[in-house]
Amino acid sequence: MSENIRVLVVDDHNVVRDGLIALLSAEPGMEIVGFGSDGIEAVELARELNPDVILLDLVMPRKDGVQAIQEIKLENPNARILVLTSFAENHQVFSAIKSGAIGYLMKDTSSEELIQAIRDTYQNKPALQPEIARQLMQDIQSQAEGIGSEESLTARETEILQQVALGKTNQEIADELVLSERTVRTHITNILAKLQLNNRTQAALYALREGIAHIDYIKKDE
Amino acid sequence: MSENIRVLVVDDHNVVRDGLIALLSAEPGMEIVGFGSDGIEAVELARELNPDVILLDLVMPRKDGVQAIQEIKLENPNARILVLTSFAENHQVFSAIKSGAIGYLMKDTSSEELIQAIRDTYQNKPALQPEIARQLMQDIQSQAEGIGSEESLTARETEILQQVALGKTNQEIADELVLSERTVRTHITNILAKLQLNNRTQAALYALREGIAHIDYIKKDE
DNA sequence: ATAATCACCCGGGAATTTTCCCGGGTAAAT
DNA sequence: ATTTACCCGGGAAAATTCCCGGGTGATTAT
Repeated sequence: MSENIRVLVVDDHNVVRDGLIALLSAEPGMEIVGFGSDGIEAVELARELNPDVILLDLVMPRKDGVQAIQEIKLENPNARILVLTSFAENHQVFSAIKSGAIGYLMKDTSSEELIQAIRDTYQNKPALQPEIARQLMQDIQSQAEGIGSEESLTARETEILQQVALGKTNQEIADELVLSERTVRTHITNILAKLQLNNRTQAALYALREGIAHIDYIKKDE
Repeated sequence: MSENIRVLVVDDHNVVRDGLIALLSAEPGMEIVGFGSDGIEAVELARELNPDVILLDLVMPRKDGVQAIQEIKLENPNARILVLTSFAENHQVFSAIKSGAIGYLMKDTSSEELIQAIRDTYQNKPALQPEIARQLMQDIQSQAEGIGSEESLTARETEILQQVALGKTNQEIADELVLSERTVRTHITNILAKLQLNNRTQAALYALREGIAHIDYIKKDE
C-alpha cells in the first residue's frame, strides 16, 4: 500500500539538482519522477507528470520561481509545492506563500528536515523553518499596519527599479525606456517613498534582495 | 590497487552538501572522507584528514573561501582544491586561482563534468569551464595592460566601499568612520577611478559581486 | 453616463548629494 | 628620499532627491 511520494525537482544548478536527486532517491517511500532547470520546464513537467510534490528553487533563468508557482497552481490548484532556495529573499517568501507554496525551506537545512518537509508537503502540512516563519510574520505585520506603509510598485516602477539596479543614471534609464529624464526622476522619487528608502543605492540593494533584479555584470559604457 | 580518491566536501548549504555527498559516494573510485560548512572547518578538516581533493564553495560564513584556500595551501602546499560555486564572482575567480585552487566550476555544470573535474584535480590537471576560463583571461588581460588599469583597493578604500554597499551617504560614512565628509568624497572618487566605474551604485554592485560586501538588510535610519 | 481612481507621462524650482578636478599635509615603509 | 596610504580642503559641474504643478487614457464605482 505504501505508495511512493512522486517528486519533481526543479533547480537551475545541475550539480545541486543531481545531488538532490541522489539524496532523495535513496530515501524509501520517495521517488523522483522528473527534474527541470527553470520555471518554464517546471510548469510543463508539473502538467505532464502530475507529481505529488514539486521541489522548486526560486531564482531561476527564463521564468521566475514565483511566477512558475502561480502558473502551476492555475493549471492544477491541488499541486503541492515546496520551495527550497538559497536565501530568505524577504518579500519572495511572502509572494511564494501567497502564490500557493505549501512549504519554504532554505538550503542550509539538514537533509533530514528536507525529507520530513517533503512528507509534510505531501500531506498538505505547511513546512516552514523558524527563520522563514519569522520573516513571513514580519512581512504580514508590515503589510497590515497602516495602509500606506508597504505599497507595492507598479509595473513601470518595477521596470525603473531594475534599471537602477544595473547602476544606470536617470538619463541612461530615460534613454533606455524612451522617457524624459524628469519622468524617471518622478518614478524614482515615488519608488523611494513607497519602499521607505533614502537613495538609489539602497533601492538597488532592495531590488537584489527581493529578486526584482539579479546581479549579472555591469555593462561597460562606451 | 585502485585507490579511492579521498574527497572533502565543504559547502554552507546543508542540503547541497548532503546532495553532493550522496552523488559522489555513489561514484566508484571516490570516497567522501569528511565534510564541513564554513571556511574555518575547511582549514581544520584539511589538516586532520589530508584529503586528496577538497571541494570548496566560495561564499561561506565565518571565513571566506579564498581565505580558506590560502590558509590550507600555507599548511599544505600540495593540497588540491576544486572550487565549486554558484556564480562567477568575477574577481573571485582570479583570487581563487591565484591562491592555489586547481579547478573552478559553477554549480550549473553537470554531475558528470563535476566528477571528471574531481579526477582531473586529483591528478593536478586544471579544471576550468569555458565560461570561467574566459572570465579569467579577461581578468589577467585587464591586469596586464597598463599599470593603472586595474589597481587594487587599499584597506581604507575597501572599508569605504563596504559602507557604500550598505546604501549610506557620504556624510553617514564619514560619521561612521569618524572622517571628514570631504575625505570620504576623495576616497570614493579614487575607488570609482580604480574600478573604472561611473557611480556609487555600480560600486555597491561591484562590492556585492566580488564578495567585498554581502547583502544583509538595510539599516533603517532613525 | 458621470465621477473617481490609478498608472503613466511631463515639467519648474530648489536643496542636497555626488562626482571630479585642483591643491595641500603627515606618517610609515622601502 | 621616494613612494604610498591616509587625511583635509576649494571650487564647480553634474546628478539626485523632493517638493509643487499639470495632463492623458484606462478602469472602476456609483
